[in-house]
Amino acid sequence: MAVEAYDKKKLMDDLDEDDEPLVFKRSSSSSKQNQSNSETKKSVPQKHEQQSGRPASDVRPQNGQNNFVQKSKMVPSSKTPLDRSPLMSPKSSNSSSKGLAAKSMVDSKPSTSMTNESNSVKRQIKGESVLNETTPGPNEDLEDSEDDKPLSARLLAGQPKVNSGNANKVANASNFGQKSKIPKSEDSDDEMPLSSKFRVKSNAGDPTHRSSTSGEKKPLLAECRQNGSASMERKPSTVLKKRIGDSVKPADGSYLKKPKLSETSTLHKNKESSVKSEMEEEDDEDHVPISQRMKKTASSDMKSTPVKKMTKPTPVITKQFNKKSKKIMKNSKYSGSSKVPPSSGEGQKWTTLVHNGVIFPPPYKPHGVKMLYKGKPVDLTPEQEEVATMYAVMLETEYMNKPKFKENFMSDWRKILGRNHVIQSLEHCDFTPIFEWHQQEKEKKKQMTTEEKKVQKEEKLKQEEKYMWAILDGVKEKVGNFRVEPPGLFRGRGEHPKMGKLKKRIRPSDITINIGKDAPIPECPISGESWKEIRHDNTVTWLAFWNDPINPKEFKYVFLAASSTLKGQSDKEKYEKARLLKDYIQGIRTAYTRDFTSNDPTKKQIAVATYLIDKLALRAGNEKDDDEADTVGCCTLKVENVEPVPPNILKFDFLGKDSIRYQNEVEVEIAVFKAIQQFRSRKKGGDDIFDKLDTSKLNAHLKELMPGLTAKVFRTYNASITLDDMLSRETKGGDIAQNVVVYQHANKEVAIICNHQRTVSKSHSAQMSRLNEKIDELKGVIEELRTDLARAKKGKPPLKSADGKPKRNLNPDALEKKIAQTTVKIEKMERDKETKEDLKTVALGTSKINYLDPRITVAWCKRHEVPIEKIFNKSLLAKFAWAMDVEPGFRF
DNA sequence: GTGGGGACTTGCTAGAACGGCA
DNA sequence: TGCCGTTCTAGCAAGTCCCCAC
Repeated sequence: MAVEAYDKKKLMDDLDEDDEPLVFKRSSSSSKQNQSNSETKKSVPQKHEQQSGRPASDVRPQNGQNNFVQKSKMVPSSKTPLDRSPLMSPKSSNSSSKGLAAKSMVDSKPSTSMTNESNSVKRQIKGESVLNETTPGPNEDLEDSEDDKPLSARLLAGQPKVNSGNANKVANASNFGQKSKIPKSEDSDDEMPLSSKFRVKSNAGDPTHRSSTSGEKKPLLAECRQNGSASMERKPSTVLKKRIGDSVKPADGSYLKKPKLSETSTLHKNKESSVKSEMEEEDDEDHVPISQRMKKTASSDMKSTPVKKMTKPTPVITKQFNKKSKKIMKNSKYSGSSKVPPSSGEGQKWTTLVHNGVIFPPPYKPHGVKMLYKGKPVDLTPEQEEVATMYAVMLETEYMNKPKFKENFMSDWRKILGRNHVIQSLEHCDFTPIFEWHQQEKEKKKQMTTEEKKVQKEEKLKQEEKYMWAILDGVKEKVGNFRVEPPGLFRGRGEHPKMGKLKKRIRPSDITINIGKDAPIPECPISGESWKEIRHDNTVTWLAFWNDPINPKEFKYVFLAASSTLKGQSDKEKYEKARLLKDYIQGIRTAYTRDFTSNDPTKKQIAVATYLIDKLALRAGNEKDDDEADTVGCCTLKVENVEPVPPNILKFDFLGKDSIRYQNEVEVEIAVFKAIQQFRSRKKGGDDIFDKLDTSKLNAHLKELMPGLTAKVFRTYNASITLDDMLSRETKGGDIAQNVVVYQHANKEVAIICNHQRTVSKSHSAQMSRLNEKIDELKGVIEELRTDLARAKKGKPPLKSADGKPKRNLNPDALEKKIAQTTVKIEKMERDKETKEDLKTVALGTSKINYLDPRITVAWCKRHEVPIEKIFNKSLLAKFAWAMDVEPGFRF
């Protein structure tokens, strides 16, 4: 590929100047500056609480009881709808309650009562209501029972409990507090877009509002700029002109689709002008993110070549990156491209796009192993054998217990076998010979020498290399899934009606390629065949697509990798939108609280649904077809999914995305409780609770409250702000290991909020037993050492070891040292054990990848000198390259 | 206004890759 | 060095939401 000329490697090698460890260090003047910057912000911690809606006092102490409480006490409280989500009062987990590291965190915290008290006072001063909180005491005996609990219940358990009688009062009081910001009469508001009403002038009107920097009332963009993370939005027009492709408009000037506007970009446009002059004045390189500098340097090269070449940038924060991070940055698009948004205009995502298409799985190689039918070997054609093998390899999976899977498989296989084939019933089929053959193949592969494996890997890489990369607007970008899906049996989740169906082999004639107009059309890798269609649509980001063989009306796309500029840009926009919600959230909460009692049934349903989405982080819940798994989200909740238990508890039980069960009991406001009762009345179990509502109506309403707001933004917002709050509150200046525990704890709370579950690994109990054995063994060692120590102090030799062998005669100092070392070892193992147990059903990765603004993590790492690779793995570092130059003072 | 096509993002997991330990 | 446990990541299923035609 021509792009190989692109000198990314050299650039990054140049950056690899120091081998310093891994830490974002605060040092010298710049760090001092950063520190003071963040301190400025920290000096008004309550501002952030107020702003984010999550007062510190709402967070349970770390002596973690949430897992011990049977019922969730989510308290939407009176106060909550207005400025905080009850979910955001994450209580600690059993790990934190028991883990040694976590304990250290706990120990260093101020007493709960003190914290609550002081914050309560603050809130009262601010005219806010105060929650009645009860803190359940620890009950370790109940711990095990938690394992079977849904995540949400775990988190919510032990949430601040509001006296339901007070709830309404407080709600009203809170509403009162908000009245000045929220229009009193609906009629009077009508001419005014809701969004403009709800944009909480928190920055302006609330003196306690946390500003993200010392500049208290700065618009969002200004904040972004200041924290160094708005490079993408900066001077867009100027920067975009620098991109080679931008001057090249499609020859016909027409696009295939009506261009899509980037909402976030639009949102920022107005603000941008207000800070523009400020931005223009800023010329100091010190404030320019490193990638921006790279871009600057690169721009001249770009003029002469379609592939961007980089020269050595001025290292800034990068100095603190360790080699590992640098290596990743090397591979990231940002190291080699500008941070300019890839779309230069309305809906246009790129100007030039070059790639090599997709790679197909190799053709099927028949193995000739015969399966049995009624105990006798059967002859199968290669095509029939291929499908039989797909089934055979799944013999030891759970799918074998699913009649639907078998039925669908047999139905599709029969079409290939033909009507008169000897095989007529799956019941009499014995696939064991093929299964065993497959196991042997796996074993053979395992037994290959390292050298053989290496050769194989290299060969594969050689074959795939050209498909791995695309050149988008002159920048070499990694392609995500350039391999066409191999044929197989559809593994639908939950009780998917199509599980077991045959996913047929995809051929070039199924595939539509999207590529730049002037780029060479990728050669079809299968001779004699050709692509279905070639398009030149620069308003979309896919490189290729084909129809899903299981659901032909749906598509499978080939996109750029998560680390690409395009994905990074859209990721950043997503988080910026969520940050924007911060400014509107109070108004939105006030509005939906008011509408709980609306006479307009649609309005009332929208209010309650929004409340649930905000408070419980529920998904929107689109309508589903009959040929999809029967799962629900907020708008599609059925009567049978929500049981009201007086006086004000709602019991949720439904299958959400991926058929993950959501079970939760929450206390809600009386008005919500009554509304749900009303929505359920005169309906059957399978009827929709929100019968006047669907996701499009809900999102249309949300857009009136804030530009670009949709249901899913609440999840991002609540996840990120929880992380930000917890990190800022719970980091007590411990060592790296302790800080990592703090992060994990915050990450876990977010995962629980979002109900990110995972199945317990098969080896979990074995692992736990092994750990217990090792701990017991070490405890025995300590006992022996203590005996030896006592004897040594009396000048006696040590006793013989358990197996009768004589031991070395050590002096008391050496024995004491050994005891201390063993104790540390035991502590570490205890900690590992507790973390493992605690996280066995919680998936931390999903929220990290999709919901937590990486800038929060990066900034926190910089503030506390935690190596970023302790938190982000290689691929996350690449995916979040755009966030790496954030200022340490950044707050969500 | 509604439905459905289309384009993405989000999510879990199997298996590959890695790394610690004997 | 090889085993075994752990972590990472590719793969692909399953969501959300936009937009356009009717």
